[in-house]
Amino acid sequence: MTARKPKPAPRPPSAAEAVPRGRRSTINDIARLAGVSKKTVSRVINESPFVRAETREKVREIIREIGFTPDPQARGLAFRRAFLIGMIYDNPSAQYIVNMQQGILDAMRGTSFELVIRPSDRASPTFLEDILHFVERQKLFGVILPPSMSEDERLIRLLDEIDCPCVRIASVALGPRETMIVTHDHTGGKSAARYLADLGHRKIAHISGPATFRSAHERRRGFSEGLAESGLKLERKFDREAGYTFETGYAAAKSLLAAEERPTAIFTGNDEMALGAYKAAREAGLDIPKDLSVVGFDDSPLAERVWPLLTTIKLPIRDMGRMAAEKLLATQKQRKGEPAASADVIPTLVVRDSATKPA
Amino acid sequence: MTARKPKPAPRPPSAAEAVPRGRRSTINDIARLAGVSKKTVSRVINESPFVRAETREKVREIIREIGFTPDPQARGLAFRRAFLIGMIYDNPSAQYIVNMQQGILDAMRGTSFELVIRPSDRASPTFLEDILHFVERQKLFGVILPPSMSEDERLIRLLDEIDCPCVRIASVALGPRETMIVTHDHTGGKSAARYLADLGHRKIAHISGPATFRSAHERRRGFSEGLAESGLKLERKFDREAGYTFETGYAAAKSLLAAEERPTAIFTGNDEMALGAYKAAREAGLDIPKDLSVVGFDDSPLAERVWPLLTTIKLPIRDMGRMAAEKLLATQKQRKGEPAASADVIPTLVVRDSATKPA
DNA sequence: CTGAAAGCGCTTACAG
DNA sequence: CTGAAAGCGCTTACAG
Repeated sequence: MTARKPKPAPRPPSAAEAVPRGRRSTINDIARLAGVSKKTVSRVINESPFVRAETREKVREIIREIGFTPDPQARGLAFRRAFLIGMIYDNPSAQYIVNMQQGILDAMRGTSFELVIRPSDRASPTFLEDILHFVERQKLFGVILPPSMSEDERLIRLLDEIDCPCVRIASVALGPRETMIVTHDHTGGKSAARYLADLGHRKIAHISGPATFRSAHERRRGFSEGLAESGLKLERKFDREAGYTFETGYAAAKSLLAAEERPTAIFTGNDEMALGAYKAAREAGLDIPKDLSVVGFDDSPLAERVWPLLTTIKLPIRDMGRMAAEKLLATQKQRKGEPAASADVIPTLVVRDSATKPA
Repeated sequence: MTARKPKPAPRPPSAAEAVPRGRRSTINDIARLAGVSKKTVSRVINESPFVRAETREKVREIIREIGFTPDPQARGLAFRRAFLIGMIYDNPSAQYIVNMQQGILDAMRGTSFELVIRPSDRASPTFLEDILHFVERQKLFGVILPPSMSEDERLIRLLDEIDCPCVRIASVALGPRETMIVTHDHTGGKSAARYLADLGHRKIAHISGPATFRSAHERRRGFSEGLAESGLKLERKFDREAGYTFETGYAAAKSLLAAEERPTAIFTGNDEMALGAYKAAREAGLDIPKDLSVVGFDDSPLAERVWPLLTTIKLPIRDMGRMAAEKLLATQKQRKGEPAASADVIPTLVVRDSATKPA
């Protein structure tokens, strides 16, 4: 038996050294070091008010010194709820998704929560079943639903039944304020109408998103109202429904530009479709903005990559993600009468080069 | 006391009914129903060979009937490892990120793993520390690293030290085959060179990505080699380094086009920079492709949105994500001599409208 | 305000 | 091939 190497000369002992190396420290280590029970440590971690201030401070001190963080898995098992937040989405725009993920993560920074993502297809026959399994198996703390997931009432009902908190992001208030981020797309549509009307356009067309998206309806409604304010009307022949995609936007614009009476301006329900309109205009030999003004919606990065730079309506997507996550996290510690976090966001016009006075 | 409602007429009893409703069934329910110990159920779940075939079948039958899935949290706690896979990234392209996430999720479908995402900044002073906390606290099963995370040797070393499996996606083999998806960007660069040389171009420029990205180097190297095959050379005056962004691509192209001797074609290290070249060409009054041919790299969705449609080199990003996740999952059950999954991906030329014969 | 016991739903040694 | 005991790292009742 070789004798153990003698320990190096003793340095002043610190709590950090009292924990075996190579093993993550646990609540038991903290309890031992602080001379309290693990239950008390647990109380400190969970911010229970039933701990003497002095005790709490001592425990906190040790926790800080050791750099202890409770194991989310063990905590979750005992809580019967995981420290995971799900994002369930079907939005086709990659930039939208990534920005929103960023925003959600902004809000989660410093917490012990993590983000689990779940692209899903509402049209799948096993859609609800899949979500059910996902949420139940992972015991998600809650979920965030951007459009059009946020508009699926079957989904909302399901989540409600299994008691899974959710925050919905949608163009109008579809539920109670504590569970909604409202983006007021209607206002954005109105801005677009005002802008084009003020430039002097009279023959103004609209290419809207699919009827299955609430936002498509809201943008169109706001646009109509905005025109009305200027004594204009969204005429039937200038009113097209498309699918929020480049191809459908192109097709709709093409048919608009091929008609006897051509619009001098088009407002599209999103930027993708605006680029479709670019293509149709080019093919028709029309110059943007000289012969045709175009205004989009979203302010996707595309808007600054194309020529001419696209004038569009911007939604602060990252902020929306952050706000949604904040709301979700707030549901756990809804302190006495603390007012619910802000729930509203307003789209704003970003003027670039794709719209001007009519010829 | 009101009497309980009499039970409806008894139906043939099934295992499903033997489990209390409103509570998720556990391994104990299965054990009881199958008349075995929970340990045996656990063996079946974990595909241990030490279970009699008959016993295994019986247990499986019950599991199927009940629709039981083990609690990943409890399993993780006992395993000392979570059923979570992390994706750590800093790639600025949203489409790249979303596609790769999709691919990873493709591979995870049907498993009990979930994907946790982590955008990170390699330049942050707390970068390594943050990752360390993230991986250790969540006890991640493993991580997937796209470029340029995959190229960070400090990160690789750290993950190795804490025993966290990782799969790296990179343009060249930076580590053992079981831990790599190799994208051979070099080959893509070569294709671009061949294509432009075959069209008859002789004055061909390159705008590369930043030196901090291995892919930038590889694409440039392949391009150089491809030119050499046609007896051409990447001349110094036609060789520019930029930053993989629209703005830096624009600036580089502008300087190329302002020079005394102008190139007739430009190969850019990615699509973003190609669009920068579009802008520079437009400003210089040059028509693409008549006066200037442009070839990009990535085949981002932008490539089909702009005009003219961008000829570019495509990487199957979603497949790469899927392959990486498959590799990571394979590390757990690397059966006897089972050959490691394929690790290679080849970029391919997608011909559209932005390149043609020189004038 | 504080703690000892039991439990969350699994798996890892250890026996047999 | 199978099982009873102990444990993963926390929290929830329940006492005091």
